[in-house]
Amino acid sequence: MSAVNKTKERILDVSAELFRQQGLAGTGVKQILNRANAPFGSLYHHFPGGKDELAAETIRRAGAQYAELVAGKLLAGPDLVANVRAAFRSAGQTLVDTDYADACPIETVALEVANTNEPLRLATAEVFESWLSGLTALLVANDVAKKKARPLAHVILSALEGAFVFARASRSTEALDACGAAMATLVAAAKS
Amino acid sequence: MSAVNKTKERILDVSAELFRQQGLAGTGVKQILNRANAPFGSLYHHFPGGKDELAAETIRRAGAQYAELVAGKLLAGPDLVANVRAAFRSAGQTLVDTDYADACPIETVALEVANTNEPLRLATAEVFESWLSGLTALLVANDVAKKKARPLAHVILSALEGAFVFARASRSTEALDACGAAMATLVAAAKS
DNA sequence: GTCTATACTTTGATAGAC
DNA sequence: GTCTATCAAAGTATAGAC
Repeated sequence: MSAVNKTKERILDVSAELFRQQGLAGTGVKQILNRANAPFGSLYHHFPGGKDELAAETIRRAGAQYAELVAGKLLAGPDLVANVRAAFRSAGQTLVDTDYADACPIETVALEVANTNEPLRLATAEVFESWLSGLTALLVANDVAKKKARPLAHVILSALEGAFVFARASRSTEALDACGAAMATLVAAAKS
Repeated sequence: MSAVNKTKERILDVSAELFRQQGLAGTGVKQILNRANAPFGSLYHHFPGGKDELAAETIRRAGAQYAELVAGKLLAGPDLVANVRAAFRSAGQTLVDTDYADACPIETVALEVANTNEPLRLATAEVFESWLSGLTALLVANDVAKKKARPLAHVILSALEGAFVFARASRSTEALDACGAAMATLVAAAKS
């Protein structure tokens, strides 16, 4: 039971890593199990639904982990405006450190499945919605008017996701730097 | 020769459509040729380099076409601020009309190849850079200070690409609406 | 229950008939 | 030159040995 769960977690961790870098269609289950040092049959033992079930669980798990990671940066200091800027800078630093591989863990998959796999599309939508409501609440707690908070959360997260695309394609943090500064400005304006 | 080019263009058009909806790894060459009503061998006649060469040409072609499309919206009226808002609204309308399929033609592929296929990564980077320099020039021509123009172009395009991710995943234009309003505000502020 | 071997399908690519 | 038949490899999934 304990060994079982460790194997399952290892499979999920490797899945998240490969999906983020290569996408869903570009990653084979054999490749996942190989790198996780798990025998091939164990996939269907832990995930009777096969690749789709593994993908759904990976999306939800990676989404929750990333929410914690980003929320940690946004709560790091007392000044939310500075924290927003720092979160974008930290995301850029992570990209540089990982050869521009570790951006959003579900972005590639989300685009792949949006019109091809409805259950997985729903999984990505749920993750994004959880991020949105979390950031909206944080903005409200920092004196942003309730009516303005959710649109602003949408803009901040969209800028982050979009900057990831430019950053990974151009191997540069220029987009993340520009967005970090602009989002800090928008948050500051929304607080007054 | 004329028939040859028509076949080639049909293949490229179908490729662009399928890559945008399913990504690169999720689209088979047989599926492309099938839908383009082209015999299988013709792929390797027109694209000796196989799928990769087809993908590179598709990226550059679709990127140029999309630049024209968006530039058309941004130049539609005399007021750039209004045009920016209209461009985001138009993108949302296109998504609704196409069942949330037609967003950015190269975004999914760009994320897929960023760490897996260096020639294709470069192709996406070149397209993005062309969009950036085009929008930067447009901002400068509309009284945005030269130093501020390129970062602002980065923010606008990042917001658009990021909003596409949220829109397609959640099947809602909420992110595009929020980003359109915010970007219009940023452009207005940069002009003063 | 863990794992190996295999079945079946689809992939990208090529050879050669016409 | 156009197109068909086929290849080797990789894809997911399953059956069954232990």
